[in-house]
Amino acid sequence: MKLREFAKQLGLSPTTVSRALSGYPEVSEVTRARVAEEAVRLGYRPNVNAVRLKTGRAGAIGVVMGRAGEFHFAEFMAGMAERLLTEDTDILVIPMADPDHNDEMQLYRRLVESQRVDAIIVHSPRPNDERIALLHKLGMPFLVHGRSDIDVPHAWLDIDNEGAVRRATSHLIDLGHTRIAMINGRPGATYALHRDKGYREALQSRGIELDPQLIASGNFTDELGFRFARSLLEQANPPTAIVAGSMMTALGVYRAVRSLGLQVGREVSVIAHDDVFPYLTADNMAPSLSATRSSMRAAGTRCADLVLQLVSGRSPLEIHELWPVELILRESTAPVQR
Amino acid sequence: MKLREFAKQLGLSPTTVSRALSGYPEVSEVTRARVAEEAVRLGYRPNVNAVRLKTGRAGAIGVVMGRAGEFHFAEFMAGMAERLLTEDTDILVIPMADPDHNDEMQLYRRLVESQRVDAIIVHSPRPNDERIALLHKLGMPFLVHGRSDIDVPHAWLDIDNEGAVRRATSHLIDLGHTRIAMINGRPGATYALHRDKGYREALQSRGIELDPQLIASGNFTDELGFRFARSLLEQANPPTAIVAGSMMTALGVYRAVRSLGLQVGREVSVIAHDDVFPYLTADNMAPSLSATRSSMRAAGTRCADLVLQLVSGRSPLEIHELWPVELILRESTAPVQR
DNA sequence: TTTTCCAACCAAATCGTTTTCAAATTTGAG
DNA sequence: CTCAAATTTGAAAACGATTTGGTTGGAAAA
Repeated sequence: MKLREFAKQLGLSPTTVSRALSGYPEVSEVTRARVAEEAVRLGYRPNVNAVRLKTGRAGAIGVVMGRAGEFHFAEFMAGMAERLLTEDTDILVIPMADPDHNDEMQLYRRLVESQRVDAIIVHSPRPNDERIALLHKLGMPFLVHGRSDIDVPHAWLDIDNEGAVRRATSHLIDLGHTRIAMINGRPGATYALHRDKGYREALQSRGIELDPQLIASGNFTDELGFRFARSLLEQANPPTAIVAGSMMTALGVYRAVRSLGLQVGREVSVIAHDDVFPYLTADNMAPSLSATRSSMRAAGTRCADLVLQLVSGRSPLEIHELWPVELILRESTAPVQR
Repeated sequence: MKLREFAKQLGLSPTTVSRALSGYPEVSEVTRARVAEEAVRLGYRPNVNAVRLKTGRAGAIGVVMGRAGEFHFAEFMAGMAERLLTEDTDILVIPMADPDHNDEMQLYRRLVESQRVDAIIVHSPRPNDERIALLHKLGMPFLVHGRSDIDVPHAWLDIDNEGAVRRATSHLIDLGHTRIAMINGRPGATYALHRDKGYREALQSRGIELDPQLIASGNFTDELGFRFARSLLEQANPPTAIVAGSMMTALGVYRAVRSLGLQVGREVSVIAHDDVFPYLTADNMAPSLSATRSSMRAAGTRCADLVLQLVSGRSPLEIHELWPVELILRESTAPVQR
């Protein structure tokens, strides 16, 4: 059913019907009500493509998905979905070819030019992220999930990675630990730098010298956690505590500790960052895992919300949210053994 | 840059340019080459919305995302993305409001009517799935990831859940186990039924009576694995083997076994199904986990491929793929102890 | 030379809306 | 009761492509 026939059936012009449905003020309440009612009854829905062509709005927000298949991706998306449910906006997932630099820029440029999205969410930004510069230059509204130091105004939502790791590390120091290892994410991303900074600061403020041997970085896989923890614990002068980067690396760390006949929460303390997954909970691990916690799903929901605001004209300059991170102490952290 | 100006710059009509770019035969090779070249140089790209309006094609395939935030979702999507990279087709993620029946039908109906997608991928189908009936009735191309018994022709790709579980269970029986527990997915989905069937058949063919107490079902969380395994192992006459449904439940099962001072691969054998995650590998678990394996990412890639075929006219009747599942034996399965 | 045919191109209609500008109707003040 | 102002409604022009149904010019056939 097209606007044309629908309007005819109502004995109105397409103009009026269109206006009635889009909530323009210059149509009488009586008419609007009738139109709305009949639209439901006769099942008229405007053709999206026509609307998009005419208005130039795409009705979708883009999320570029890396190849890595990060496990928190689904949670973030689910969160976004929750917010967009009531909106007339969908999520467009754009596959990213290669993390190859040139290709990536090309991808964003084409995405913008294709006019398939009204806004873009940028993940895992780098301190000087060209994607941000590009999107700004092209005038495409975008929200950064994370932060960047780049000298270009941009809306962002981030969690306090630095504070989280600082507190986690400090807490371990409070417990008497001085050899504290740290598993970080892939170098390059701002969040990894922030975590590194938090770690260093905590050590420094307590006069503990940093041992570069105790730092690892890479994708947050259980394998990384296992290998790194294992190799450290086998060395002379092993760490007594480990700040694992994620739930998955924490699993690996637990395994490594156990494999050497040691116990988490006794010989080795562990703290990880928990994005709050429905299928893997820190509280359920054995021993239960002390964690810095921030809901990835909630971030997705809020990001969707902020993006909608951006699209409807709110200035990116006003949108900066730094979320505090909870530190939840459980059994995996304990005073250092002597 | 619009077609109009672009054509003018080339000294051609919009018609010819459009044809040249879409590969129609009635334009000379010389012209085609020139147009293609200039399009790149001048940066002309057809406006997607106009193309979509005119052709009626949406240029996107829809994936309805449940609220549960299943952890394999990202893998499947990454797989799809890999295939669609070179295509001019995006992935539209549609949030699902409630698993409430009526709403769900409504959602699909509106999705079809909105013409935002050229095809839909249906996940976790039920034996008599009304979504399938609906999509068929509405004439929307769709691919079922999984299977359904419904009496409506539909394209599907599924893994051999029944065979996988049958083999896993049989193998455990071969090792002398007779009390074998089974953790299944949420009841209702076809795959859960298939797994159940595989389990029952394996037992039956070896004359082992089924004990309903040994079966659990629910979302594949580590918690389910832990609670169920733990409660069973504490009982009198505990199982000596467990067919865990997923990697996450397997983690819970491992934990439960350990928490009772037992060892996986000695007092209790465990087999799980592994969707192949980059961040959590069966081989790395301790002890390494015997698993039925099938790549979720590969399924995503193939599903995308098949959907593209559907869209370009291939009959759904021809598209039925049942993927065999590998059984990989590792340390978590061992002969029953007596 | 004339006719026929074919390759190569083009003008204009079309997809289904939104929106500008103008017309019709109602309202309210005088 | 009149007339201007305010409220409702409509006709028609966009939006930017694709595609139908021609033209055109030159080579091949007659």
